[in-house]
This record gives sequence, C-alpha cells and structure tokens, in this order.
Amino acid sequence: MFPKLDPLLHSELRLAVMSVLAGVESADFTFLKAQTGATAGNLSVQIDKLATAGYIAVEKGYKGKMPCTTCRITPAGVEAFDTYVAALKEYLSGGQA
Amino acid sequence: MFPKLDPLLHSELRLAVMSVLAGVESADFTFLKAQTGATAGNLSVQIDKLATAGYIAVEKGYKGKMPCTTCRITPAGVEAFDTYVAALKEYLSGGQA
DNA sequence: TAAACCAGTTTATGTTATAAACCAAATTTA
DNA sequence: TAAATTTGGTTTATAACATAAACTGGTTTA
Repeated sequence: MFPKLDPLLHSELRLAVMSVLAGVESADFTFLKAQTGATAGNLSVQIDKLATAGYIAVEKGYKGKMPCTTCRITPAGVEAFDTYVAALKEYLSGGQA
Repeated sequence: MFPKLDPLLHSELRLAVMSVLAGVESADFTFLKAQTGATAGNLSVQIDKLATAGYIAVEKGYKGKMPCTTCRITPAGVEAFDTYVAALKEYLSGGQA
C-alpha cells in the first residue's frame, strides 16, 4: 500500500523551500525567492505554513537598515523531509517497493 | 532552479494510480481501488483526469454481467511519469542537482 | 419481491495554492 | 527637500483541487 504523503511537504513551493533549506545553514527571504522563482506573496504564505508546522524557524531582523527574514530548517523539518522523501520513493518506483 | 512539476501527476492519488499502472499491463477499477486505498468516488474523478490528459486509456466493458472499467498507461503517460520522476528528484536531492 | 450488494458517477464542500493588491520603510533621483 | 522608485515583505481574493457523501443502474441473494 502507498504511504500517506505529508500534505505540508507535498506542495511544489514548500517542497522547493525545504529542499533549499536542507542544503544550507540558513537562507533569507530574498534568497529563497530567487532560488525558487516564487512570487513574494506566495513565498510569504508558504513560509508561514512551514513555520507553523515547526519545520522551519523564522527570524526577523535587519540587514543594515533593511528588514531581513531568515529561515532555517529545524530538526523536526529535517525528519519530516526525510520521511517524505522515503514515502515518495514508494510511488516513484512503480509500486513495486 | 527547480523544474515545474506536472500538476496532473503531483497529486497523491493520481500518482499512486500511475505508479500502479506503470508496473502492470492493465488494471481494472476495483484493483486500483484496492491498491490505492482510495474511495470509489475519488478514484473515478482522478481516473477521468488522467484519461482526459491522455496519460491512461480507459476501456469500459463487462466481466461476466458486471461492468468493468479497465485502465492502462499510454506512451504519453509513461513519458509524463518519467519526466515527473526526473523533475522530482531535483527537489529531493536538496536542490544540489 | 425485497433487501443487500457491486461498480462506478455525480455533486457538494472544504481546503489549498497562487497571484494580485497592498503597505511601510529605505533609497535614489531631480 | 520632495517625488519617484525600490525593497521586503503581508493581506486578501480567487480559482483550482482533492475528497467524501450521495446517488444511479444493475445484480445477486433470501
């Protein structure tokens, strides 16, 4: 049987965000926007959801005088991502896991 | 940059259906329902979408006196599935493809 | 015949993803 | 300095989507 896919991660943009954050120590809003190609509005919403779920930590500060939102993946986020990847592989392998 | 994920395949149930069909010559409605654990209603809708997209071929016949809907993946479906899998791997690898 | 069941479709509903519109502060230009 | 532009986002409105509940048409069983 196919495992349930974490709906929070089974979203193109949120998955992209997690994918980026999985590979770096931290990333600010602008960087994530550039990497994912998302609109700011969409990114803002999806970051919120990931933060609410505890998958990422969001820190609001300033870089110089400009506001700067920094995100980093949490241990819970790493685990959720890993679990999602493992689950997804069951689907991709054509069902013969 | 992250590739766009085919929205038709980026759906838990449709992906499961395609995953099953990728591994067999053909499968009827009941079998797909059992394999995916989906409700009949949901499965019916999603099969329709995959058929409309040309990813699967649907044949309506009878098994004895009972109606029987048989599905099989099309060449276009195989290609779309492969493309989706390749695209998804970019996400799963943490962005460093 | 009536009740239960099978295979599947239609329809209604709540959720979601997404972009458009907006806002405040900082910077640049004239 | 004042106006215009840019930066870094947030809020809000909308359209698409997944899903289950209700339904249909027919069959088997009692």
